[in-house]
Amino acid sequence: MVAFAMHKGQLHILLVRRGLEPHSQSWALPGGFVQHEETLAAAALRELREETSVALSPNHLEQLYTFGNPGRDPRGRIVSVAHMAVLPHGTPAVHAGGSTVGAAWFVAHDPPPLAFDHADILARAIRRLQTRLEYANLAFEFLPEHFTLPELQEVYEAILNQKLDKRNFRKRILSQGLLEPAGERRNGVGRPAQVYRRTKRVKYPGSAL
Amino acid sequence: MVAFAMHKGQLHILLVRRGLEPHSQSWALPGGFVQHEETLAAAALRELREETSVALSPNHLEQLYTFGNPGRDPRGRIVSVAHMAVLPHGTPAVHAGGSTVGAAWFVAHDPPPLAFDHADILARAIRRLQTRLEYANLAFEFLPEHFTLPELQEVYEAILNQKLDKRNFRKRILSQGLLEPAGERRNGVGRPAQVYRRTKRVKYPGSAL
DNA sequence: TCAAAAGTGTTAGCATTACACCCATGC
DNA sequence: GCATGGGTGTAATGCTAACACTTTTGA
Repeated sequence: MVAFAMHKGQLHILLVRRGLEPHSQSWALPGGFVQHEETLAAAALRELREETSVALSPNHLEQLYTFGNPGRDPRGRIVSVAHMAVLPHGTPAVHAGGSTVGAAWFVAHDPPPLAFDHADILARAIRRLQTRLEYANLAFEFLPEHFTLPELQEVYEAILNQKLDKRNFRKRILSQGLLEPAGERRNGVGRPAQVYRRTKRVKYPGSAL
Repeated sequence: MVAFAMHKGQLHILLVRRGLEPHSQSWALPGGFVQHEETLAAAALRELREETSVALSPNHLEQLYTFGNPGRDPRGRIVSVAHMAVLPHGTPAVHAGGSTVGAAWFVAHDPPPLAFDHADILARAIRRLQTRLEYANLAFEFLPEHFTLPELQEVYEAILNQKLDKRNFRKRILSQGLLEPAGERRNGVGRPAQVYRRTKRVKYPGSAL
């Protein structure tokens, strides 16, 4: 499971530190084996919760890709059905569970060395997130119910890893007609920002939720 | 495996008739179990060849999606990593092999009732093919080395299941600069068509070939 | 009054769409 | 000479990208 969240303007992912061989003490994506009467998505979510103790429900969950090359795991032929999830805003405290000895948030674009082929999985998840952003409005899933346009733009910039033009961004977002004003907010110094919320929440059809 | 090919201006898929329970005598997508030292894509390709006797190598092969809901197969928990392939032009004769009792081509947009959840798999494959067409130039993979623009347009129309404007289509394709003239062709009555071939074959990065 | 953050319009270039007639051949 | 299929251009519209200054607040 590649679990994404936004924190301080940066895209983060949730990793666990392995306690067992192979790759003991390495960082890895949380995951494990499917049980007999659960869906693949439910298994990914259960393993995420067991190994990292995150209590949050993701705002988005979708299957990413299946990695099954022989030799990707020294224990034998292991086929991993990778999923990706978008967690609500913020990076809450996490702690190890199950067979792991650590759990922590990392900046997605600058991860530590990862066990197995998990770096490939992460790279594919980031690419998918970037393309989904365009036509599935995934950015909203990273924010709380009320947010400002600069906050939304920050999400886009963190995921795409590039700066966007403020005026064009606002024009594009507001022309979609999915937002309605919901007050103002003062963030210390500077002019107060208009607060928005989504008018209707249209679920992306590929979502597993 | 969802194996696509183009024949007489229609998008076709290759199906097998099951000889064993469950769903004996039903039409189904070709497929089977992965062997220990082969990749997932190689397994899909091997099963396609064993069950349908197609000798052709696909021009494109990619992983589609993994179907693993409990209950999708009455024999137990079966997880299927669906793939899709584009075969070269035409629908060569096929015949049953392995445990199947039939193999045949069907029009993709009008399939017979399918075993298991294979109708879902087919629907997803067609959707994927339609979106890939746009940014991966997959249409060329359905045609022989030399082809005419009306033939290429026919591929687009069969996959998208809609008519396209001839002038706009030609403008769009030729402006990509991927084609070079390669003679003319007379097809019986009517003005001869300009024949083209690709200048460079740029593989789509998601391809498993 | 200064620094910080939010907000606001216009223009040029490019891509997309709609649309109707002439051309070359076989019979 | 006529039926068949191949080939061609233009105008309107919408979308994208580039670009700089004003407004509102706290300190």
